[in-house]
Amino acid sequence: MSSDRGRWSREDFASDPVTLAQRLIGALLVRTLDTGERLSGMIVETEAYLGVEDKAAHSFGGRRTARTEPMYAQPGTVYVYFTYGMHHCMNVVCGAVDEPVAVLIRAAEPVEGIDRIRSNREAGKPRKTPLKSTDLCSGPAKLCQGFGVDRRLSGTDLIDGDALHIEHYPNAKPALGLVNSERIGIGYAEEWVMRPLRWHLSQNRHVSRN
DNA sequence: ATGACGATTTACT
DNA sequence: GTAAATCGTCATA
Repeated sequence: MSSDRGRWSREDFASDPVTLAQRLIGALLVRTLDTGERLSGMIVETEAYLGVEDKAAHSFGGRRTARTEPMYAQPGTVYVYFTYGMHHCMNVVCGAVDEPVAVLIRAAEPVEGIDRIRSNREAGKPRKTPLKSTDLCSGPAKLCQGFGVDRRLSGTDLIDGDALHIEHYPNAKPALGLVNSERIGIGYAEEWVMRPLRWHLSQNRHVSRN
């Protein structure tokens, strides 16, 4: 179809989180605001969360609560959580129904609606110097703030939903390659701390760190 | 009802 | 590099 601009379908999300985390790099994350305004960014950094066995995952041990419920839904579901009393982070649920695995979207390079993304990021914080363009979405909570994503979007669907979806992004720069490393901010996860489940686009300045 | 703790970011020394 | 911000979530009781 021509009208869906290469929008990802259900089966595109049905893979395991390790595969999806790598596949999402270079894809376009699209946020459609209630006003119809379109914001987008090329995903440059992701992390895989492997579910009940993964001590870093919110679904570790099969934990199933109102918060984590979207992780048990069908692939292509959005899971947004609130943390540190002030930040939101966004995940793409994958795998099969009742298998609570997901990919955390950690950073993106803004493509469309950059002015809006910037104003979302600078809202309520009068600053002396404008935010650097590479700081707009260079972290999971920065990305959510810039794209206007919060818990209200948790449980929504990337295939049928209006607010968020993923598109193939033909304009993605020639891939310089993926760097695979340890996940960030999960020091409590014991033997899972060292597992290389983070991927980011090599030589890209919009990643949260190198 | 209560206490401990974040899949982070930012400002400051 | 260090530390504060800030409150929903979850386990314990």
